[in-house]
Amino acid sequence: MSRIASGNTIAEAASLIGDAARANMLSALMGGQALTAGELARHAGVTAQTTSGHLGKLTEAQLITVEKQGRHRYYRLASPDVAQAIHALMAIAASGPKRYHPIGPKDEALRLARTCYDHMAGRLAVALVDALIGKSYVMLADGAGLVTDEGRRFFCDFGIDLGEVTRSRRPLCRTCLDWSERRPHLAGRLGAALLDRTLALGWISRTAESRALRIMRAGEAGFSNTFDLPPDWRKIT
Amino acid sequence: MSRIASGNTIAEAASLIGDAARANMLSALMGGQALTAGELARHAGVTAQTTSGHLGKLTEAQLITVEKQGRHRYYRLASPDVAQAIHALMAIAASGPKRYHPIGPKDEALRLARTCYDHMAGRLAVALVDALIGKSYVMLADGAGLVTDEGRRFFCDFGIDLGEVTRSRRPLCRTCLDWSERRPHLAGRLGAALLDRTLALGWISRTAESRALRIMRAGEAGFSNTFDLPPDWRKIT
DNA sequence: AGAATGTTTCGTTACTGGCCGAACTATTGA
DNA sequence: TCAATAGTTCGGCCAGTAACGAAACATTCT
Repeated sequence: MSRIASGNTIAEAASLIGDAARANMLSALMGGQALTAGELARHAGVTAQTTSGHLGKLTEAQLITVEKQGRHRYYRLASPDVAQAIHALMAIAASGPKRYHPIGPKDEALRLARTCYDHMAGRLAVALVDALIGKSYVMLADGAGLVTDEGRRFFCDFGIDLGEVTRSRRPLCRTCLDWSERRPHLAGRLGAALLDRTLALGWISRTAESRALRIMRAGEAGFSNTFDLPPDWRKIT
Repeated sequence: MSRIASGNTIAEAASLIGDAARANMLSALMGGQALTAGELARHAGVTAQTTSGHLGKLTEAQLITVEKQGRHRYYRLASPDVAQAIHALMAIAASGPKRYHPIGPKDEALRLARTCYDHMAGRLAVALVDALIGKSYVMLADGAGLVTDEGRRFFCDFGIDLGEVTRSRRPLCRTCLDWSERRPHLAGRLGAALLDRTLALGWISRTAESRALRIMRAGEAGFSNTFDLPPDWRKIT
């Protein structure tokens, strides 16, 4: 009865995500990087033909966008909204009925540090936000985040200018529930800037075929010193 | 490859929502009230048998919960996480490729004021949050919300005690993007409390078969006076 | 030019999953 | 006890769609 813009059309969006192959592709794109059709095919575990069809549908529905470059086609998530939706689905999938699910070594790397669309997630991200709160650089008043004046200065020193972004539509500091740690970590513009900056500093680096982040030697020291992480931050909480 | 807890299982969750009938049921449950199987069947526009099957699946996946009461079964969303996910899907569905979509009179009522899981949405909700920001009772610093000390006192006078909820897991003040207004409105505990309180005051009342809220005579005056709404708040922005 | 790689289109097949009719169980009320 | 209402289970029908092979198109490299 009360159909309006919701009812029917959310089903279309959801069923688009609700296919194993497409879900795998979208999950891969949650890494934040643009991927080619071939890479996505490998991620999804289906042939190139099948992938092409899927990507066509996702593009038409504006869940992803394409960019032609030579003989490659680079796909990426169309908007933070899409990332948000996939994220929310991850959350309810993780909290659903528990099922046998072995943890492999690759999983372990993902749990330690990975990208989540455009910011960090995993134990590193959770440890960072804890440290930032401890130093009163950010406040997570019941889940909503704000940067303090002290924090602004700190981030400025660290090479992240927050001054210009005050009046942006995009949340400066959002929280994002970590599906592996079940705790919030930093998202929003600040989260994205933090990822960019630490990548630029060479503290972390992206890995080839996975969303996992590698923590470099410079990062080991950098994170610990700059953010005062506790020595046992790698421990599972 | 990098399957972990995500890839596969988000597809299950999404495909569960990705059916027109089930999506309609879930949308109906976004009203926040528990509904019987029969009511949900009418919302979805399918027979009782079909509905039963759908509800079974949704329950098993823990997207909704059941409560037996006499010969009725009351269904409700299992958690705020689920509401969040559906909400996110509504957002991307609304921002997708535009399509012919007539606006009926019932839609108009929904756009004016409705429930969104456990808080208000629509033009009323947007007008309220604007007013609260104008009076410096809440701050929506780039999308993340905080209640000021002044605001705490105001809400306390209004009959909403925010003192006790300081250290709760649930965000006190979250924003939730309004799909009809395309602007944020109040969610979280504050949003929920505001809905409860104004319902208790008789300013608004739920309607029978829809998520629309009726604004009562007492509410007309109450909202305008207490929150200083502009006289033209019903106007489309 | 010819070969190799990346991607799409077409046509076919096979399967999943939604839907309903009919029959069955449970609760309430006369 | 019988009738009415709410909900579930079973079985069969049907449509939508994901999958792949084959072949075409596009781009780059040699």
